[in-house]
Amino acid sequence: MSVTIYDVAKRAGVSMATVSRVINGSPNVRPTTRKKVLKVIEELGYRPNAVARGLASRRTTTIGVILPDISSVFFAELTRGIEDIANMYDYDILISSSDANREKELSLIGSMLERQVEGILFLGGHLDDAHRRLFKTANVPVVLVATEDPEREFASVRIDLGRAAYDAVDFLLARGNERVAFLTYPLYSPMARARYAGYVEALGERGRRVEEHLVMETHPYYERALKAMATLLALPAEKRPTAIFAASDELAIAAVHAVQDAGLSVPDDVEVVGFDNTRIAQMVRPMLTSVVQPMYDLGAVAMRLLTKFIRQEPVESRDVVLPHRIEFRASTRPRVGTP
Amino acid sequence: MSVTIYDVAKRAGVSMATVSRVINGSPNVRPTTRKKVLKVIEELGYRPNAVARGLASRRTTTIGVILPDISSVFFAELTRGIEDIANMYDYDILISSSDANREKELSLIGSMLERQVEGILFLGGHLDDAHRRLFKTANVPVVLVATEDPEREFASVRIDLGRAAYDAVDFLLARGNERVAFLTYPLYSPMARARYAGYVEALGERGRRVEEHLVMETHPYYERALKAMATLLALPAEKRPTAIFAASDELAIAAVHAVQDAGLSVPDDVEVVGFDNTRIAQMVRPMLTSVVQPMYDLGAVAMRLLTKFIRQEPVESRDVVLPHRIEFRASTRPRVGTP
DNA sequence: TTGAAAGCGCTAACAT
DNA sequence: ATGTTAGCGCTTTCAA
Repeated sequence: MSVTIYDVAKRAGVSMATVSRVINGSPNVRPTTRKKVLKVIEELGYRPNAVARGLASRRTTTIGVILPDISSVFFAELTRGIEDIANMYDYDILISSSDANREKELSLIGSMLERQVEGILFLGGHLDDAHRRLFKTANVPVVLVATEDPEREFASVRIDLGRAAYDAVDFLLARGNERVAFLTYPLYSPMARARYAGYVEALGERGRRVEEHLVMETHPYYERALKAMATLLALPAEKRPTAIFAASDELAIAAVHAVQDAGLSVPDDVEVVGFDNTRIAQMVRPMLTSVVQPMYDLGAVAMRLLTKFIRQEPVESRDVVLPHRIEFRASTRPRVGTP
Repeated sequence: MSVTIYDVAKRAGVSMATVSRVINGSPNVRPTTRKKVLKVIEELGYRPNAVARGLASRRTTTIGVILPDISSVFFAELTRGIEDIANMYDYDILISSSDANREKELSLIGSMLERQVEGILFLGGHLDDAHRRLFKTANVPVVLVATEDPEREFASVRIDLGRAAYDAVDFLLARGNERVAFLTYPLYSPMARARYAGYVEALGERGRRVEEHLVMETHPYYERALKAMATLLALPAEKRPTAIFAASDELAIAAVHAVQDAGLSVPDDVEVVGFDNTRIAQMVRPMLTSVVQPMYDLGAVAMRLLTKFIRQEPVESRDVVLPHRIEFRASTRPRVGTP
């Protein structure tokens, strides 16, 4: 079998407790003793068993991350923020994709709790009562990240999606756009609905009504969106949108290309605004104006908040709303008074 | 404290061993007993402690994944392949980004071994003797994924990068391109060097020499690549490349845009071939011809291979080379004899 | 089919 | 500064 703390103790002529102290950097060890123990550890190639330590100490230094899909640029970037902070605080992260599937989410939460994670980060989903119940019986802290929870029951880090969408649409309306379309992935997603709410509000604020045919609900991927847009652009000029607010950058890029394919110009004939400001926003021509969602920061701040809960440090706010803004690029016409 | 197997046993009037059997689905339990135990488990909201189980059984059902950067599309997609298969076999995954930093890699490997992972997947790095030593003393299986290990000492799943690059460059040469440039991220990366080797070989095979100025070593990101390309395209027409082979899709997109910015046409003046065939390859105009690296499959196959090692199942090959191919799109001119 | 008991490798009082 | 000794919550022989 492999080398244990006991083997080290015996060989070094000290007790297990002393070896444990050395491993854990306790100051209560005479330097000569420490040196001796360290030497034996080296010789034997001893490696502490974190599982045994976790059982004895009830601290696993592990946190669980549940997200819809690790292969999505948005969540991958967010995860990187989580990771970097987790690293700073010496936590490892257990990651699982849920495909935004409720049953899978619930089973993942259960599995993470069995693994004695010290905290859970739940990303981008939709909470129902089962989630809430599980989280409440968890007796480890939970932080929602980029997740819409109308109840505001759990600690959460997010941007104000509705407000962000409002700002984008209002910007488009303010500059005289007659018909602003909303290109979105399915509205059963709470994240899509939050954006939609902002869209509706912005229109209402200016005395406009939502025109059914301008709300294009499609799939989250480029190909499908491209086709959906083609239909929309085939309309006669007086019904065709003059601007498009897309729920993601990928959708926005599809919009740009669809407009171009229709022989029209972005931004002269149709303006386009994306969402998230992912790397790809700069990789299209014209480059995309996009609502910035600070993905890395969302992850980093959430993880930091979680460490505070774990260490029982005081927390200013349990509902952290990060600022959003619009990054203006060439898919919208230059703003007045802005070079 | 939380409820343990002992509490369940007492309440159900059976021994801990019986409860353990029920939890683990052992067939040697009378149905009535099982039912009784299950009922108590339900009542008490008992949740098995996976850490204790791991210590007692020496099986953690956890595997460690070390990769350069989870926020990279390439590795995120690959990770999804790993996850799905891990899931099928009931493993959870511990993920850590190394930033391709040697020290970080080594410390991560150590940390994963301390955590008693049952196997390690090492992605996209470069192995030196320290890695090898660690892996050899690990006594858990290790599989390299999309990693260049000239020694071929460890089990590995990859594509033949050199050959893939060769194929791409040869394709460009075969259709009469006078000057094929290689646009790459830094050549200290083994993955870049492997592609470079293929580039050199393809040129050599056709009696061409590598022209220094056509090898553009830049950073892996769009912005930097765009600038690098601008320099290259500012050359007089007779020195300017007629085709560009890029080490990634992101670089290829930068190449496309740089060509267009220079007032030239892709593919009429300059053909462009990308690498990896990520989602974004289809999100540029013209759409990118790209060397397909089956990211998801690399991950899935590697994870499957790892389970075989863990379960000591027979393995056909320890060095799995997945097929590559070129996806032809509009950034290269139509091929002769192809509609 | 069930139970008793000995660990798994470590930490954490408590003593000394 | 160091040692002794119980556990941590489970699995796993071995017996019955």
